[in-house]
Amino acid sequence: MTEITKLQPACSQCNLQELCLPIGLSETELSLVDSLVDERRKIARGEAIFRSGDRFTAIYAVKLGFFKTEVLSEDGRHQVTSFYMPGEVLGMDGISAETHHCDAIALEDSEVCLIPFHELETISVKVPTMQRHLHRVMSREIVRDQGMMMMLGAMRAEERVIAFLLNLSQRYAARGYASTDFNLRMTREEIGSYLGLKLETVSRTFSHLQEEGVLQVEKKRIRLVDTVRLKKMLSQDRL
Amino acid sequence: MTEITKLQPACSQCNLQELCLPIGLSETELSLVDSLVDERRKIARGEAIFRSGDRFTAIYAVKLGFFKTEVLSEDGRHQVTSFYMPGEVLGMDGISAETHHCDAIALEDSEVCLIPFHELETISVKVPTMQRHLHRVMSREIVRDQGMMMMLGAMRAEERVIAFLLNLSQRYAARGYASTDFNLRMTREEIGSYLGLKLETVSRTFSHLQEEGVLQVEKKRIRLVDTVRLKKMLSQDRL
DNA sequence: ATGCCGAATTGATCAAGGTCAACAACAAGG
DNA sequence: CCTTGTTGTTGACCTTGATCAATTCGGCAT
Repeated sequence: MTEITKLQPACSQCNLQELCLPIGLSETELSLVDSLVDERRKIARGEAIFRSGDRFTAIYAVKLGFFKTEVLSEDGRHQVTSFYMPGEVLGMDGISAETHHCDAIALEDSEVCLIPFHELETISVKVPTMQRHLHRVMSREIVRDQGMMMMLGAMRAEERVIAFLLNLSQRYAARGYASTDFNLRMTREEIGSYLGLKLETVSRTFSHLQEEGVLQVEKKRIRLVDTVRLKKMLSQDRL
Repeated sequence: MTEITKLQPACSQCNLQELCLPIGLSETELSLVDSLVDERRKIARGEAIFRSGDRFTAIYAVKLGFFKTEVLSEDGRHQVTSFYMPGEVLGMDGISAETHHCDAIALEDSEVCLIPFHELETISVKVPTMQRHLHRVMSREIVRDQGMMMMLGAMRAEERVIAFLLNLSQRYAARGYASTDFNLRMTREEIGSYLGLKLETVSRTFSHLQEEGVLQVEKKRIRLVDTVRLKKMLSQDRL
């Protein structure tokens, strides 16, 4: 199911460029990057880019589609740790031990650009802008995880759901997609796992927010009706 | 309160070397590192190395003492996101936006080595081993955070407390300290914040584990009596 | 069509952990 | 010495979200 495509017009042509790459690369630097990212891979819905324990060789930029990452502990427990949309980079968990620590699974038919990591490190040496960019991307992941810990540790169910939706919305906005009207790519169960809640709680919270008139839910279709009030509900709630 | 010490015998002499630095550096490489890390800073208990919003200039290796990092959201909520002991590196949250996103506070009188980040990036270009090491350290932080999310999202109170204690124990062991008999540097409230629990719950759980006979608690003094059973309680609990 | 399966919704009940409160131990400072 | 503040322990009670269960809806294969 995993088809490999070479000879794509690479990064220099890609409309996600400003998300994946540092701004202000020279022509020569861009062509270096083009030679680095020479492979694109299609991942069918439900398939994994990599699984926990797989040898780490590359990081992946989402070109198209949607992914979740999931960690599993010794005793069958598992938890969704992130969702990734186009322009986002995943797989950096593998660097530390040359082995991935989570599964990365496509939530719909997707495409990723494969960035061989050791080559990336090599290029980083020649192109300092690239190195700094890499560090920023990794650091951003750390900051995001901290926010996530904050959410899991300090927020109640309703707040978590709101924070989740607002975060999605903001990321869609950043990509130029509709930010108040979108389709969820994941199930209630996956949302619940991500938020540390049960799927029933997620469902109930959606219903409740709809009754409140701040949200419209119809299956996977979400419409944020009153983002201002949603934001208020986030910050006021647990005063 | 924050006293600065120059002219210390630097990394090449430090007994934490193998925790902070990549193994197998040549003499010349080591001397490069020595020139990089030229400042040590004493931080008194309760003082911050940096605070949220501070401009990011360096990362810090704990030389001695104990730290917590804490994120605070717009609405006065705050949460402990990590504890750091000697040989561990903190501050990498600041890289992404050149600004720190959390407070780093000493839990006891401590000392850190200051590693100017841009200089570190410069040296990384010349010493690939150093670059790879940096990437690993950052990635390790990402993996650790994922584990934390797992804990916050999927474990019950007792499991979280056990996981916390076993993790401390294992880190002490790695440093050659007593791993089954140690003093907690943080309050019950800080533990609770870290684990997404209230301090009363932490206290009750300690008491309960003591009744079970797997643990001895006397104020801050912890003695792990039966680590084997503790590990079992972790994995079996929520079967 | 029909039947089946996965996803979602909703209700009833229950338990884990939060909240509130009283109190003990201990350190710091007058 | 007593006072005051911080930290920790324990109890009684309550709330949030989990659990269990019934039902619906839509897609897909036969």
